[in-house]
Amino acid sequence: MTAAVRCPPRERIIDAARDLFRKHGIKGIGVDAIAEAASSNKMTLYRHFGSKDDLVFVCLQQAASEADAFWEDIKAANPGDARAQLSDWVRRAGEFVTVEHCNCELLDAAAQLMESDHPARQFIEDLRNLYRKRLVELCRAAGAADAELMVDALTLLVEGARTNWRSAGPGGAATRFVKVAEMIVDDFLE
Amino acid sequence: MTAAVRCPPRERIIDAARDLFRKHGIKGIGVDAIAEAASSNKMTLYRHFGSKDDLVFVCLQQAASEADAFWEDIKAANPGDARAQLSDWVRRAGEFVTVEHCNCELLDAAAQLMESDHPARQFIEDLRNLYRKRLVELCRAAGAADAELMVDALTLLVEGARTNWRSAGPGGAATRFVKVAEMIVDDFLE
DNA sequence: TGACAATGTTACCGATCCGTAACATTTATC
DNA sequence: GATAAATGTTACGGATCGGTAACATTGTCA
Repeated sequence: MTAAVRCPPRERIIDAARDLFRKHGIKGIGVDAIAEAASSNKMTLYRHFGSKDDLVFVCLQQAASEADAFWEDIKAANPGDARAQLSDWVRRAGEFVTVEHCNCELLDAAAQLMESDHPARQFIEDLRNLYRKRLVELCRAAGAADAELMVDALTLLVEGARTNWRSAGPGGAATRFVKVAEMIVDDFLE
Repeated sequence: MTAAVRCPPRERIIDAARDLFRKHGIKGIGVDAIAEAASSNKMTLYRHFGSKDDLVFVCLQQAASEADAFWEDIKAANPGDARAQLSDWVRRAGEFVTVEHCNCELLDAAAQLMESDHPARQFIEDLRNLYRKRLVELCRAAGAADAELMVDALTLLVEGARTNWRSAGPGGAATRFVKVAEMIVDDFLE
């Protein structure tokens, strides 16, 4: 389903795992279901990934590298224009946040397994800091007086939109994230 | 621990359940642990509440009635002054959101069991609409031109703060929720 | 074709968890 | 103190889940 059947099982398993983690949560899906969705089986899953936690970690690493590409896209699409990059970030974040098949695994994973001592904790923590640093620099480059507080606002909005979308769906406040975020951006830049 | 040992087991169980649901999530704690924390046992738990889902439902009902009291407090503390009530709402929401022993069970529960067909789904949905309606009216009374969008912003901020606090802790953006929210309020009211 | 690696299949273990049965104990009420 | 209700204790059933063992099958390369 998720991946073409004719690629190595390792990739099929990762794709299926990411899809199912997004849909049901990390603790909400079992390794059997992942293996089956990947048109594979539990044994080959455990031969490639020593444990479910390791599989989660690999999935997050892949999501992180895609997030890097996401960031590079924004810079490439609006070269030298920090303000335009910021607007583009808001627009793309809004797309990701309100789409079922979205790329917010990092946010979700953070909320799901931060309370336990998961091997991916430090990885997520580092990513969180990296993303914040990037966004602060972008806001500063766009002329924000208080870039730190601006990033606080954007962070809360995007995390809230993600949560709200999951629980309230298309009728909730998450669908107005872009509108709200653009307003906040304008407010901070003038 | 949670409640005085000398009150009926039903209350002790509810208190313990709410405490443990907050700390570990609804799916993250078992009925045995709840019964033990209540200085009771699983049998009396199941004699008072037919199932774990029913217990969850009762806990949410109790949290909802406390939320009503929270709302009444705000109105009583700032009689007739919608603007002051709004500031008070922001301040108190900030307290709730960034405290370990907080009253955001409704938000958390919504995020945790909205993806399944839980008996409390409709209850939470109705509460969500009620709280939104109240907040919209308050924003309108305070003079907001676009009260709906203002409530969208506040909703995303408070849900984001709740999520961020759980995953990022005291060092995260959630600790600046009040600052951000006050700024948004000012921005919408002028 | 032969040999070896990768993958698939089945079955199982141990732990956890929701829920119940049967029986013992305490508490309250008359 | 007797009676009945509420509560506590132990054990168990059924289901799910992470993880492993043993063996069969397929694919690859010489």
